[in-house]
Amino acid sequence: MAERGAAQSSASSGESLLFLTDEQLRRGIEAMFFAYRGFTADPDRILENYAYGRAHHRAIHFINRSPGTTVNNLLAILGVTKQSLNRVLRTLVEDGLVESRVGTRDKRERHLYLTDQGIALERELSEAQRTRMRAAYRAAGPDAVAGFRTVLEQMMDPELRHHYFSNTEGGA
Amino acid sequence: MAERGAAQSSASSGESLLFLTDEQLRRGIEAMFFAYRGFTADPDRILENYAYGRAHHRAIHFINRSPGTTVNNLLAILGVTKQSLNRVLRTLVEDGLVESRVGTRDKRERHLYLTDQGIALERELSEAQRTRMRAAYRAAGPDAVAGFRTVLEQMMDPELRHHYFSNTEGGA
DNA sequence: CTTGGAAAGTCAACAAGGCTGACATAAAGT
DNA sequence: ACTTTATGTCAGCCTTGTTGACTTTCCAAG
Repeated sequence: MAERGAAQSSASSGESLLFLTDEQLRRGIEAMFFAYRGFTADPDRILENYAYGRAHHRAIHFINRSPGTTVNNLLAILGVTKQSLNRVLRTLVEDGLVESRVGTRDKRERHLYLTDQGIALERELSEAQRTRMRAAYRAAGPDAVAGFRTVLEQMMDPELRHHYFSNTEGGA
Repeated sequence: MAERGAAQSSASSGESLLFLTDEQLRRGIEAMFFAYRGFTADPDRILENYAYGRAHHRAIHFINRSPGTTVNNLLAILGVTKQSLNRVLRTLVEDGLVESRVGTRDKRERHLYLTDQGIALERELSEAQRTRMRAAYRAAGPDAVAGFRTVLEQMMDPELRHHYFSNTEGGA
């Protein structure tokens, strides 16, 4: 499936065996833009009620996914500066949604956990997001979903892909 | 709430009839997050050289896509306030990348066009983005690409979907 | 034990790009 | 004539990103 031709610009070659025309690619690009907006719309609406933003959502999501993760881990996943993350984390700790425990093995590290309140907000946010995703998956069908995931994973930076999608494929 | 138990958390049944487990959905959600970051990474790097941001990129993209579009059209597509868009548009006009022509039929409207310089930057940006998209498409294969597009379109807000993807399916 | 350096936190300043509100102008519609 | 629409602009605010400088804590190597 790799030898899909050279995908040259626009209509230079009439080969319609190609599906990688600039027009097709442009549609994919716009689809990403609009879909991402839809994807974040529901959580954004909820977050307004709590005076939080997307940055808080991301922190909550990944702490929920990996309870006990360290600040440095989170930094690597989120790809922001520690100052930026710290600002978000501080408010979440102050508000009692996240607990920061000093490490036992290495006391410099802080291990992050959601409190019951944090878990509640995570549920609310992810449930909204899953609902939309579920609807899209249902409407598109299983084959489309597989393709969706495949392309998305190929679109990420390779390092990240290996890190997060190499050993998680066992399930299902 | 709404114990999504219906979705049989994790891999309870080997039957792949079900593909809507919370775990599957979570993976899709994270894939969207990471893929979007990859998707914007290349243009972002280029934009730094010009002291522009994503907002400029979006304006340039949609003006290129629909030359002569009005400010109001752009506002509707981008989903931002006119003040926000105006700030971006002003710098692009000042810098000679976008031309704003008073409408002939309705002189209140401004019709937007990319200048040669604007076209050049658009090419640079979209070429970078297409390159990544093309690579992902090639690695994933045609069937995956179809599924990718289908799911993304389902994930957008319905109104937008109808507006932008109903009559553009003719090609290919 | 001392010291180097990593991990974490903090303060300050700044920028992009969202937002609201208020207001101005020209042109179109009624 | 009056209202509405399209656009532009000023001012101010917020979130979330950035850099730089600095401190505290603490593991580990000398």
